[in-house]
Amino acid sequence: MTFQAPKGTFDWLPPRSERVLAVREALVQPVRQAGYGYIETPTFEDTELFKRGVGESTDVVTKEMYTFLDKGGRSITLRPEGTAPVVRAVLQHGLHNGQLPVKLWYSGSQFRYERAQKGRYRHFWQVGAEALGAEDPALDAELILLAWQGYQSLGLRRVELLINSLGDRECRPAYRGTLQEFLRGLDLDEETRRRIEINPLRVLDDKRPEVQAQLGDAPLMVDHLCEACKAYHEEVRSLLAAAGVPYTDEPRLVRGLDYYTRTTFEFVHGGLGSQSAVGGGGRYDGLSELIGGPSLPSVGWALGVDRTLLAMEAEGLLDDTGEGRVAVYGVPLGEEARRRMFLLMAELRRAGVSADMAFGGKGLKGAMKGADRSGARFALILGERDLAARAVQLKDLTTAEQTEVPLAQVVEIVKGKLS
RNA sequence: GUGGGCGUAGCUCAGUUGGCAGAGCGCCAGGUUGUGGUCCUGGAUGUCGUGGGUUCAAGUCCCAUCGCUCACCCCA
Repeated sequence: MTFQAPKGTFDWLPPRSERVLAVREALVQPVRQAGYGYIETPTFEDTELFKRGVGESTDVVTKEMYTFLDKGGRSITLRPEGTAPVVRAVLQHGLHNGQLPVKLWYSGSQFRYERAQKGRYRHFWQVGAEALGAEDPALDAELILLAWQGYQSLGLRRVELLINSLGDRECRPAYRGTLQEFLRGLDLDEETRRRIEINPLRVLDDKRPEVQAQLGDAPLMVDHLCEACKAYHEEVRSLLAAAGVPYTDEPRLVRGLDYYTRTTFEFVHGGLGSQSAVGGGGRYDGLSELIGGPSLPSVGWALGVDRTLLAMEAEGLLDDTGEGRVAVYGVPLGEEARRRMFLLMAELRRAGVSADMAFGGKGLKGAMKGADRSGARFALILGERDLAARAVQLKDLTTAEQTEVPLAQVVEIVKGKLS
């Protein structure tokens, strides 16, 4: 082997790659049905967008970004997440000057420079949805419900929804101080102590047992929410309950991006190895202002496409890759037959019948083998004898029954048999 | 960035106290000169990750290095 995919990346190959398309399609379908419009933004952005948007204190920005200088000396970063670019595009094009909320969805690659492990790669795929410019608990609940429906439609049964509220600029600062005071009294390593000063909430999310053991009495945001945040959170929870979406309150859920306020949530699954989140999101009322825009209270999520596939695999939903690639397979014998078969394939496809044929001058036996492996229902065998008779042999590969049909009618006949 | 495990055929892997490079699956061909799957027979494919060392002799032992993988951390 001369080259391989860069560290931390991988290729999607058939037949699994087809499932990736299906997963994206399924996750997106509910969102489209709810009036979200498709947006595509560049794969790379001005580095500053992520520094300001995602937050200087986050791991994503401090150590996980693919950043480089382009030939014009600009600092460019491959997007590590999709929300900041969407907000940037909305502001740039003034989409928020129309009716609110602006509802958008996207699907694409994200990049983070991390040590790869199961479910975590340097290049990964997300489907995302964002609703910008409205502060309404029903919008938070709608998004959560749409994601939930996406997972359900894929047959996933072991996806769990965790929710929390991170408060807002009214109540979070005071809580933050209280939490810092508590954390400073604990026995923690140096890096974690540093984190107490920069982003104390994330210490709560530390999964190391020696850290968790000390957090039993830690003050929680839920107990320090202001009246407005409390009411908002209650309403989101009540709407979810009314819609029949099961959820678990997780007061330690913090998430790693700085822009989240109030509602945060994560969809977790136990089948991904040590990674558990298959999707997550929350409200980000301050993000627009962080990157120079007006107040634009918004909520959104991103669902990991490759992680969703792992979850499906863990639930045994990927097993039968059964269906054939094509419905009909052409077996030409000789030069003249190959030319005619080439045209016949085109006719079949034009008529809406998927078709493939044997290439490379294979003998009959080899070509029939190809027919078998293609998963085709029918083989069309065409040799000199058939050409002379202006006919083709139509073989049903499931019953081995073979009939001769006129070349002029084969497309119609095959179409009829397949319907 | 830190730690564990693993690198042998296209794939999954065996290879004993150091002694001729192996199996299964897949692929190709034939059994059947115009018929697939099942079956039978035969065939091809290896810088044993790479470099160095020890030894009469290294896939096997030692050192280094690269890669993969799992986990920590973090997140989708």
